Amino acid sequence: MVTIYDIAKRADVSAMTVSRVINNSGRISPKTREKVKRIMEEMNYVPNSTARSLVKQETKMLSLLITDIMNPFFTTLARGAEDAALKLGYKLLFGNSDEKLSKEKEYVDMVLSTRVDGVLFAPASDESADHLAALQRHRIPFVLVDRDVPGIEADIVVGENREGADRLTSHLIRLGHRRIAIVNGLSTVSTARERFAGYVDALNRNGIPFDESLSLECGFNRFDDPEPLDRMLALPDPPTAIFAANNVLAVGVIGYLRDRNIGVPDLMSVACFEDVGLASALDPFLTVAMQPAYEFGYQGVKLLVERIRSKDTAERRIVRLPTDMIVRRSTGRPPV
Amino acid sequence: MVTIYDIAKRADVSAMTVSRVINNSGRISPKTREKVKRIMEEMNYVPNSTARSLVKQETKMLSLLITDIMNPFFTTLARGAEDAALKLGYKLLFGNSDEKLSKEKEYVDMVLSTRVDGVLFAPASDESADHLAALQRHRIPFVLVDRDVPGIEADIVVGENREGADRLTSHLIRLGHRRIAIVNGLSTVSTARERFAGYVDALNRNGIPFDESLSLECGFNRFDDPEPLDRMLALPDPPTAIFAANNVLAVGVIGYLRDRNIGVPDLMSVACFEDVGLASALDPFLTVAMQPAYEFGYQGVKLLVERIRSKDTAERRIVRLPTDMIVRRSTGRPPV
DNA sequence: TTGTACGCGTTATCAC
DNA sequence: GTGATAACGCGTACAA
Repeated sequence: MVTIYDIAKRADVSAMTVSRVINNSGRISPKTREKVKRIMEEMNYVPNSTARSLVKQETKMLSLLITDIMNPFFTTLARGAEDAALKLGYKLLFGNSDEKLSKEKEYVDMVLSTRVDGVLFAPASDESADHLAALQRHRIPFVLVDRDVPGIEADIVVGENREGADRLTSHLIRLGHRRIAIVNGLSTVSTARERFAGYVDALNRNGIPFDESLSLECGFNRFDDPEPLDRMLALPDPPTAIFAANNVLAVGVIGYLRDRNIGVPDLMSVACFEDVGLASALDPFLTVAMQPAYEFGYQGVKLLVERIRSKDTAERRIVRLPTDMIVRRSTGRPPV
Repeated sequence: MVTIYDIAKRADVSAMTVSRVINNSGRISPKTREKVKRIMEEMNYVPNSTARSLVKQETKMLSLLITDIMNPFFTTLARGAEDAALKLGYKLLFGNSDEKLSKEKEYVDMVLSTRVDGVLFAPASDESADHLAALQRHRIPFVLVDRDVPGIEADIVVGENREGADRLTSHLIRLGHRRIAIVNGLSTVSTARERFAGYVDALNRNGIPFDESLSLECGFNRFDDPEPLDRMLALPDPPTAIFAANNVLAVGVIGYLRDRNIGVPDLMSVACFEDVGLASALDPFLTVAMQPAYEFGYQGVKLLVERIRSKDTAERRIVRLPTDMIVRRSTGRPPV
């Protein structure tokens, strides 16, 4: 591998001079600068950022941890994060926890030893607190995205979960629904709790009592257990609408309904949080509370880099991104 | 930061002994091993992989470059790549070229200076050859995925592009279509060329002459110019079916048709390469030639790591992954 | 079983 | 303007 010394020898200068040319630091005569540059070209020299990281105590690498790489919300977020990172001079190390604490822990260990300069972190659940505490112990700056974690003081980019859920539920109520089910993520995840709260807000405001038997929880990354929904639909007074707490659950629910020949929206209205990527362009079907996923990533990295630069001095910052309700064909009046 | 020396001092041994404990190398008395381990725990020691990389001349990092991070095909591929990398003890550095050579070049430069151990590379086009040559000059092993590049000898994971396109087109012909258009990617991309060849194969075998006026090219990552399609549909003998060379183009085309009230499949059949992610679960609509995207990534990383381990000794390997045609509702008999 | 000396490629510091 | 030297944190080779 060609090193800074190889260049120095050929250019008949010291390694230090070469370093100064590379980094545009210090004063150098135009003549030697040109000469060194030419030789670097000739020898295809590329600085070794590993060595540089070692001495500078910074890697210029950021890490992004998401919980579901198959979910368009998170991939779009990743895209925003990458754009911001590149623009600010960082590389992005990429991780996917699948909502599993064990995978998340492995990833945190890796991140620690890689000495990334910061982490954009979408926690699997409240129990991620241990992992975040580990980052804090090691003074690795991080910013939370999408999900909050009780007990962890950190910069964060979040959506209007409560408001969005409220709006979606209110929309269903306006259409005439009174029996509205919620298919939620696990209550150990902040977004699930907030969306639940918004759902209840809307019910309360409209004088509809919350009915425990219309509430159901499962992992945000897969709708895998149809049995609770079976029970719900077998109720004497079954729901006429379902609020799914994210896109993946909505798609799961609609697949479930299709299998049972329950037409949407004729027999059942469905609304959800987050759009479904390409799908919505194919057939704009789902009524959704859309979040600016790209901005989640972009703003998150921006916050993170500012945090890195300001060290611990700056105070905690919370960026709250708006949610847009988009009404489409999956919601309609209840069957008569 | 706590270093190997801090541990050594506290444990009253040399740094070397600590290193041996960390790496399970050499013989160490159980007593000192335990003692060192305990102290590492106490002090929250995490080895600095930057320093380790510098001396071992390997980073245990792989890099994945894809062309469209919003495309479910590539994100699923990324997921497979990440799983394989983790399993084999590597981290994954993540990059997205947006099909742009300029972004690809920046990314290659970054990869070079980061000294990753290898790159899983989905090239933007044939012109990526320069970038790949740069990797070769610097002896960075790489494996191509999805797309081939003429003139570059490298391990590669590809799909059955020609066969898949042939099958899709044949399916349309069997349904009775004779005027079948192709909305293709740019012919500077190998997959576009191969899918075109498969399309023509099917036409020829069935005695249908290839008609230049039914052929159209645009970037694989966005269907952005409706004008050529306008012209095509204004033809005296317009197409009754469209073969879109990937999922993004298919979605674009269907959106276009919807805007003009051209019903699919009643007035126009549409078939395409690659599935559309969540969308297809929502409403299994598109007839597609589905590729095992996850396997693309998984096998790609596996090949890459084998290549890294065998250095230059092993011969070139080509992994060809099967394509499944899935017939759904977007294709039907031509209008009478 | 454990330790010493050195090198990995770069930059910071200080001297000239 | 430019250079010599030390240091970043760790592993290898060799010695004890």
